[in-house]
Amino acid sequence: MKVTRKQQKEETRQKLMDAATVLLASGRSFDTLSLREIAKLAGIAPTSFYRHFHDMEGLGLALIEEHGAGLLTLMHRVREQASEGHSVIRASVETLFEYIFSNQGVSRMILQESLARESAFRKAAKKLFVSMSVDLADFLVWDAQQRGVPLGHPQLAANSAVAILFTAGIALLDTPPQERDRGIEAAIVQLRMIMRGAEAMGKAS
Amino acid sequence: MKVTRKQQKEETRQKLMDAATVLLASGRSFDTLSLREIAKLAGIAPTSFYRHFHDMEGLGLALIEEHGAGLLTLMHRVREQASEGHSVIRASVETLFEYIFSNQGVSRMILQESLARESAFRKAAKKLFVSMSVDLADFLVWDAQQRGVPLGHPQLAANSAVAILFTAGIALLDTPPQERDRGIEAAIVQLRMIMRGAEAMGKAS
DNA sequence: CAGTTCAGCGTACACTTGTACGCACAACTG
DNA sequence: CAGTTGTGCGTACAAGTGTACGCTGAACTG
Repeated sequence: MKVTRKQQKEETRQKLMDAATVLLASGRSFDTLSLREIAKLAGIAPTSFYRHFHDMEGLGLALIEEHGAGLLTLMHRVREQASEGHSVIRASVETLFEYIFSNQGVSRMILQESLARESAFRKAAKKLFVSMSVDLADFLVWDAQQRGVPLGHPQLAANSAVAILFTAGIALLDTPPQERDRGIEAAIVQLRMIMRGAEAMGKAS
Repeated sequence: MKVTRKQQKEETRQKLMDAATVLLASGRSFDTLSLREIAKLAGIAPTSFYRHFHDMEGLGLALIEEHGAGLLTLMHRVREQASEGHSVIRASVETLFEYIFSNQGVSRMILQESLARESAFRKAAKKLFVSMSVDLADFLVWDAQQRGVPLGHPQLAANSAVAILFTAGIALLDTPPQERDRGIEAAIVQLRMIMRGAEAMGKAS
């Protein structure tokens, strides 16, 4: 059982990302994290950081990419499973919120960073939200056709939905878990409201 | 024309807040700002900072309070003026966006901070958004009664509206001004959609 | 007017920060 | 097997951080 260099490197790279994740989850914002702090928590020397990322920005981008891809496919799968049966909205909300709850740090970071000023960072975060919105809009159109109900401004509806889902989800992070159900139900109602509105605007034109 | 101590103090306090505002407007996030940096930009010695604020957190809270109060009354006034005549939605969006555009730094900071982890900071920012939502919900109920159209879940509708307005507004900050109109129109449609949905939910149940 | 208050300053200190540089030694290559 | 590659380490440094302390001088008070 040889330990290759590639494996070893990938491992410590992961250690660095994990360290960052832990610190983020403890409530810190990304740009209060220091290279040294992360290196220390990961158990490597500060200067070794550079063997894996050119920058702290590099680390951040890696985090966003890692979670972004997962999130997109996760939501995609939920829609597939739920469309044959129960409420897609409920399933989507519950799944996304569960993801946010168990990935507090990174989720908060992505949302916060998407609101920051022009930077490679904000670009990546924003791109993720755009992808989610576009995916959702595609689904909404398809679903509406399926049911023969015309939708007005599906892309804008999707934008609203994504914005609400994330702000609501993050906001719920610091209400105690046993009280979160109320927030989930609220978000569901909010999404239903948007869908109703979109349908109404589809009829009227 | 005597220069009183109170005046003098208030003046340099304002200089500190202005300095922070400038740095925020230049795209920095609040917690990358340092006490020393702000003091330097304000033209005072670092240690003099403590004569005005106990903390950087103190400065941040002062900023939020200052702008929070203004924002609430601003939105209130817009509704009063617009309700006798043109579209309240359009007027609200245009006014709020204008405010955000000319107060980029602080607006971004407030929204970002409202998503942060438990702190005096997040509390203040969140309180502002709650106030705005409650005010808006009150208005929506009143307006709906006026028009004899029942509204479903007015508070949730207001929450959605506020969330969308701010995320959309901040997102527009780094699109060039001449292309912002498209974003404004989009936000208006999004709000109308929510209202239509709320009305639909008012009839149904 | 004499005495007090207090905003602002300069110095000083103990940290923390990013990162340049060169060495060691295990994993690779041919 | 020799030679190369490259991860990780320790040391070092300049720059920046928050803040304790004591002074000055102008605005206040009585």
